[in-house]
Amino acid sequence: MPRPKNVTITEIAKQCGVSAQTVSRVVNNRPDVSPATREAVEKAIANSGYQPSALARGLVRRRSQTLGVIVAGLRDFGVSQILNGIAEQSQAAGYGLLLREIADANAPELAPVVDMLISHQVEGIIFATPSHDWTIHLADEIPKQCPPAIFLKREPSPSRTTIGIDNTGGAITAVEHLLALGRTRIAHISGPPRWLEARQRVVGWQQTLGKAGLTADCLVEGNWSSASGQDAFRLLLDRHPDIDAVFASNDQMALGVLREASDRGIRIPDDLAVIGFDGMSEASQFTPSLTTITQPLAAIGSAAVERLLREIEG
Amino acid sequence: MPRPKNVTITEIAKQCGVSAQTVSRVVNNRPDVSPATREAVEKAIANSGYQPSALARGLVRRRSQTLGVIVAGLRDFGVSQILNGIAEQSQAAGYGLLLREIADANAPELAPVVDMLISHQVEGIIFATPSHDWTIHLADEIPKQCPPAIFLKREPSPSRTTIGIDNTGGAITAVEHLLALGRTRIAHISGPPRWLEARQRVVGWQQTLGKAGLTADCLVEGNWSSASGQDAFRLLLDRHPDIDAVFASNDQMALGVLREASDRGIRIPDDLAVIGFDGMSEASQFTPSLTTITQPLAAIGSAAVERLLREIEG
DNA sequence: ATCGTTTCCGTTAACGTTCACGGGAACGTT
DNA sequence: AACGTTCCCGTGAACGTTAACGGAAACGAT
Repeated sequence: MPRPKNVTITEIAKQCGVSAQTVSRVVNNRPDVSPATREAVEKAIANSGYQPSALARGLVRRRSQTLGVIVAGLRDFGVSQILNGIAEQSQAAGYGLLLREIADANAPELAPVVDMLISHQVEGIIFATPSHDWTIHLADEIPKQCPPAIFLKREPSPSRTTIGIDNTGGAITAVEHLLALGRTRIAHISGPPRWLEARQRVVGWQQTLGKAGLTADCLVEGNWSSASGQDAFRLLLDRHPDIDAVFASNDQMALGVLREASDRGIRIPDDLAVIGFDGMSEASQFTPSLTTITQPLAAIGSAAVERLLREIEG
Repeated sequence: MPRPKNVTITEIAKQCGVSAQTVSRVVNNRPDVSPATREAVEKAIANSGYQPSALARGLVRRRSQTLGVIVAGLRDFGVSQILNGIAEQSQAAGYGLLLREIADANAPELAPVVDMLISHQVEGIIFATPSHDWTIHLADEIPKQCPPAIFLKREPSPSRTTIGIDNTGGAITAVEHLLALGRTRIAHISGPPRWLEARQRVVGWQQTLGKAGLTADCLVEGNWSSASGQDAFRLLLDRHPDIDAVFASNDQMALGVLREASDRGIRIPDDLAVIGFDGMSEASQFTPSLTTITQPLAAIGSAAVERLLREIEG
């Protein structure tokens, strides 16, 4: 069946014997309408299923009531958590969400994506992308006519607003926890160093060990995956057989550690304490259960929206 | 700094000494432009950062090049996977994505959400919502002027297009796998029965056991969470201490089973075989590793987009 | 020279809203 | 009776783009 031509404000107006302007006033809840006509118009609207066109409205008002979101790696646990917060908050504020996903590794993609969002007149853009080096670099190559933007999980930059989780602080908490358990040979499995998150967590680990008078020399890199965590842990055991604790830069790698430990008969937490990072909801159900540094990811998403809206509206 | 008034097609036109129509022709790659003017216009566009307004274009063309997506429970592993597929496919087809999230339990929310999407002139809607009873019911209460829609993970309905994963088939595969291992007392931990997915998986489990000449009487309900899986497994052990296999309706509940089994010293897979459902990527890293029925969730998302576009364009 | 054809481009009108006006009626005030 | 207010409503223009049409120039063919 062919799409029924949409009901317009003019048709409602004709139907009620008033002008389009009056209907507009009713729709937007403006005062200058008599109760009688208001009711009549409302009734006509209700039983015709009329919906004002956001396109036309946005055109004349020069406001689309829409935010753009660029995400990388939706399959990732953290990103969808953040997106969740973004969605909830923006809806609460009456804003729509225009979503674009980019494969997370190559920079040239970004420009056309931003252009697309601009052409849709989004009033702000949230970059929920990881802090690759290229992202940081690219932030300043963004098209001229760009609306206010917020970068999540990014290195603070003079010209751009950023919001992020406290990676260093989280790492400090993690290591302090292990120290409190009496551990002294605390290894770290980090993420790829081109990720800001990974670097910051390494710093937290180093600092805390240093403050405790310990040397931070048991460091291996992973790539965030469980398998890489397992590999890293093997390497770690080869090099430093005497470690008594592992701080992994995310939960999946910690899971790999648990796995390898179990395969080798290393008892947790008796022989080895393990702590992860992110707060995967399943962590407590692992065998043995995994301690993790929980991050308020959804809260970060909604905070980003709030801040962006302040920038837009204020 | 105040938002710089957007460059419009008319300004580009004036700048080049041509009409707006000609610029429009260049932008849309239409033939009727001489190479000389085309180049001039392109240059003017490039260094002014002009972006055609999708709003205005959508208004006059009556096509927004935008799809609406309604998701429930973004934090859920499966949903974000599907959204991933949707995003990729729609971008490939040159369509934007307008995202709305709804809390997954109460129906009245849905109508205004759909209205909002309609007012943004989306050309189609994808419902990536779980198959609650209310969803099924509500599908037919959708506003009159609704564009083509596709329901993911839903019970087939005469009037609505649906795409879903093969729950029954997956369950059959799972149980057959357990049978092939020589197990005969195969229990099932299901999801809440108001979910279609849960019911269909129960059916697959029952059918396959029936066909094998076994009775399907070891059934306990969970609520998808790991903790509920653990509880369910405890109950199961109380009632049927002799079970030798468990088929859990999702991976998280299976994880709960693994956990409880480990706590009780039940060896897996020697004493008990466990199989999950969904294909959580971490499943293989669990201790012990978890067999699971993997679903091509991203593929389902992109299939939904393809089908929706066929409906829209053809 | 006349007549198509082709190539290129401009004009006008729409798309569905809202904004900035202005204006008439009804009412009270001096 | 004249005047200011308030309440309600309509008119015209604009937002930025494209569809439909028409027309001028240039070219070759008769």
